[in-house]
Amino acid sequence: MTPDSLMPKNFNISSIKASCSSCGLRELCLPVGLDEQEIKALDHLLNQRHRIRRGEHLHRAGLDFHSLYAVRSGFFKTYVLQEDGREQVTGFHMTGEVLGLDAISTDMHTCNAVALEDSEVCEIPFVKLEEIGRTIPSLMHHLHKIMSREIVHDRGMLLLGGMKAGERLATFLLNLSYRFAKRGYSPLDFNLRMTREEIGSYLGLKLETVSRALSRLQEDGLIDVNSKHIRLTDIGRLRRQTGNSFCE
Amino acid sequence: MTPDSLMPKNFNISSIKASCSSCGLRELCLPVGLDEQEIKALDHLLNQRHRIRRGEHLHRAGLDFHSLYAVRSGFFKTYVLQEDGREQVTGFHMTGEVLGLDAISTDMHTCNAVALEDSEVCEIPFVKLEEIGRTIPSLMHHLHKIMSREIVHDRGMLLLGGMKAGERLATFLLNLSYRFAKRGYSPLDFNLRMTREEIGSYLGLKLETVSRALSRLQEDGLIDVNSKHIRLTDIGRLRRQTGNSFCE
DNA sequence: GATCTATTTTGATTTAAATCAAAACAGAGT
DNA sequence: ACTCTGTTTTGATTTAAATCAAAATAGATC
Repeated sequence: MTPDSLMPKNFNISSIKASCSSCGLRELCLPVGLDEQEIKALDHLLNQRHRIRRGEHLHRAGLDFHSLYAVRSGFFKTYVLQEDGREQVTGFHMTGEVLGLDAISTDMHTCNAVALEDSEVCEIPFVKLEEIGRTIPSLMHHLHKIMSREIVHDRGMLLLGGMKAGERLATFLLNLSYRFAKRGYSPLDFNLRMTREEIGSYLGLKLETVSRALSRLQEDGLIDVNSKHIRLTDIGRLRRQTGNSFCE
Repeated sequence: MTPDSLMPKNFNISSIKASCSSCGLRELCLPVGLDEQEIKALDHLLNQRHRIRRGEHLHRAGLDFHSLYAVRSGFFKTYVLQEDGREQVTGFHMTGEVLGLDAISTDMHTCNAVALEDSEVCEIPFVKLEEIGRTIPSLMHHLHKIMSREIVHDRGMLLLGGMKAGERLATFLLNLSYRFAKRGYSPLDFNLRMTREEIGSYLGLKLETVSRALSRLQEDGLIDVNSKHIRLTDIGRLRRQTGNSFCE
């Protein structure tokens, strides 16, 4: 794994196209040259859409696995409940990303997914996906890339282990920034959908530490914090702040 | 994700078969009912074996990706080098496990893999695997399970974020124990192939902290440490020690 | 707009782990 | 068996983050 597992070291903001703008199909099929019939098969595969209101769950740990979900719009959090009742956040997921990949291994969802804002997803029955993938190799290959990317990202989280709170936060913000940019949103100016506590859980910090680290980054002039609204005012120094940058 | 992402909460040692005993083919194909011809195609796919001596690299970050590697015997460490030259360990891999899944996303290896003891791997050209997978759906599905399992495992590492040093070590040892058991080795008595520093890197701790945590677990009668040799003398309390158990 | 609740910030203190340092030990090679 | 080197253990000290506590702020609801 290169150190850019969480973010390419020097992604060029302006060069990032809003490639997989809003649709699960796009995310799954963009790089593919398809004929009429294949497009039809895919349309059939991807025609189940669902609205998930803020606070509602998309799936819960322990439930049978049938479908992947491509986020068409909105924002999700995945988490597990530990024995002691504490909630451990395992990821944040935005437009164009795919949820449910972890469930393939056991045919059971291993985490809970809840919408942090009103969202729309595209349900992709996995059995059908594998079927169609047999006749459209590039689709199958693309699924493999998506799964692999997930592995790279999750593994990149290990790098946080060696970082201090401020570095973790910087890394987290840069990763969000990168992902917003990929989707055509501003990479320098965005709203956090999650609480400090959720960020802390994800990064292995307490919420007070998250708050302090953000305040510190602001003091140092790297970012501008207004509760949930974040502006990256010096992205260069923010990168250097991470020590070892890395993103998606 | 359930809390057992790193280890099933109550795996029954005696009931674990040495299922995928030693071969990449087994790991990739066990649950599959195959006919003559399919077996042949697979044999062809899996006939490239390599010996990797202790200290030698299987692949390095940045190199072009062509093949997955199934570990037939031995023990590997994967790691990335950070800008400051520090080494971040990203995983340990033993017989029956598959290396290189992270490289699919970019067609480039994202980490280095080095043998921690003399090892043997089975090279699996990925293009061929996808080809053959098209005609053997269960093989393709099994690949998906393997990748998904990797995601679950990597994500389970996030749970370490909320743990103290002793809990992390206990979790780590139980995960190793579980994986040894699956392969038919003793789950209560094994040798660590890696140094304290490598364990620390993986768990987000310094080597001194690892050493102290092990000593502490020994004092408390949960394990028996003799440099690299570990005996789990009270696996029940070791599990409770993790607070929230979880494994593979 | 006023009230209530959840979230966030900040401060004081404690605690766990990192750091610094040195001794003990193990394994490889001679 | 002896030496050399890398690894591990243990101790003393410092530092970063957790914890405890309270005030400030933001959002939601009436």
